[in-house]
Amino acid sequence: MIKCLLVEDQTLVRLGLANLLNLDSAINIEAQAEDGLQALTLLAEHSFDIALLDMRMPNLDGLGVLQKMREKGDKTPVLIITTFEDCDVLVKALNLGARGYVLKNIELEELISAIKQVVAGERVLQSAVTDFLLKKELSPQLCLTDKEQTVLQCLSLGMPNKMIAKKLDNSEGTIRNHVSQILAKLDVKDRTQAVIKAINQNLI
Amino acid sequence: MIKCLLVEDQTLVRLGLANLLNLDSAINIEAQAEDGLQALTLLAEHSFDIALLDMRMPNLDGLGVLQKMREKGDKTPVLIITTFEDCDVLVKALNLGARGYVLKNIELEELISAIKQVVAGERVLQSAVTDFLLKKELSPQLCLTDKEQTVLQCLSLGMPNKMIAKKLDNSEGTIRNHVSQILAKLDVKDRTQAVIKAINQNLI
DNA sequence: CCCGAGCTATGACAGATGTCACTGTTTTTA
DNA sequence: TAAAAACAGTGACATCTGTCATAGCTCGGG
Repeated sequence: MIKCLLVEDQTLVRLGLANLLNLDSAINIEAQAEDGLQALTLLAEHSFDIALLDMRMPNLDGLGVLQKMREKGDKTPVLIITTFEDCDVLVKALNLGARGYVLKNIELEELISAIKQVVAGERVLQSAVTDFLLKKELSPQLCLTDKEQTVLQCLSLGMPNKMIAKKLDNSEGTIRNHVSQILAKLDVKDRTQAVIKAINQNLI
Repeated sequence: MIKCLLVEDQTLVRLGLANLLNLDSAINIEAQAEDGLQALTLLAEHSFDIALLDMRMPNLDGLGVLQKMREKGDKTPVLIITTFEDCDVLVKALNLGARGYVLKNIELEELISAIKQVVAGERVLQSAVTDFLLKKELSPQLCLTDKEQTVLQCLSLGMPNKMIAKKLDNSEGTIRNHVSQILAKLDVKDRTQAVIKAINQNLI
């Protein structure tokens, strides 16, 4: 019997998923959390064979939970279950030791088999995900640097160059250069398009 | 026994929700659709006491389904179940005759009671939703005109003024005026912020 | 019939934005 | 260690953006 922790903020989805998974005789959802903090508490108090983690949550998101788990030396295998085809988040999650990453539109049987594979020590990545990794591998120069990430985040909050410069304690010219670089890497023509792309691809 | 049609694109969520709702002795999910087109087909072939509609879907979204239903004179009561606190979409859905609008983070018991209320002919709006309606009512001058809507859509595609002007067959100056007007109504300082707001509040 | 609202347009203006070229410093890495 | 990135900065430049004042047109409601 596989002991699972299910972490998902939307009550309906969480309860529904728990029900579905419990129908499988090999799987048992032993605990549920509706945000990252609850998840950490449960992980500290009990031991699970696997943790099913949603990415977007209030208080502490999936990445945050992974981070804290690693800091504490918690080795519970983690399977990320998320809505969006992501990019950076995927890479970050894998770097933080996530053992699998699947999208919510996965079929039930696939999810169950993914859970069993992760518990068996395998890595599970959907093809949509590996495709992305390949693309990324083939064009590493398109990756944003840390600073560019930061600036992009500011852009996504609608900040003008001047304000970004003040916030990051740089000259406006420097910010302009960073923005220019971001536009080139994202292959767009202006900040608005950059923000749209960032939001769509969840680069932020 | 309440005959339900459940429309939701994410397999996991759909199956999970169907399971949960079927646990209630008064509710029976008789059919499921994973996009708007399937939903329309099922609605045409069978009769249901209520349709539970997700908003964001491939092919044809919730609003599209509502629209088509109204065109066909289909009077099946509709309860919208969506992830995001919305704005325009909410108003549009209600205008298209949706009988209820609830967020996905609702508790299961509340959802079940909402379903029963809608079937009983009542209207169901969560307080978050009614709050918004009130706010909207108090500031009607903030509504975008049709043209402004169109321009905002173009903005959300990342188009510069010149391109919008060409596409809508206007002078660039006219577009600038419209944009200016949009910024004032949305209470933001530039097009980027406008797009961010539009995406977040789903004004597009 | 007239008023207001929506749409169109123009010109002028200030400021924001993005590009380029060039110069450094620091940190990473091969 | 030496080369390569990342980071910070400047100045100049063309263009885009947003604001304002002003004005003409059309259409529907009072």
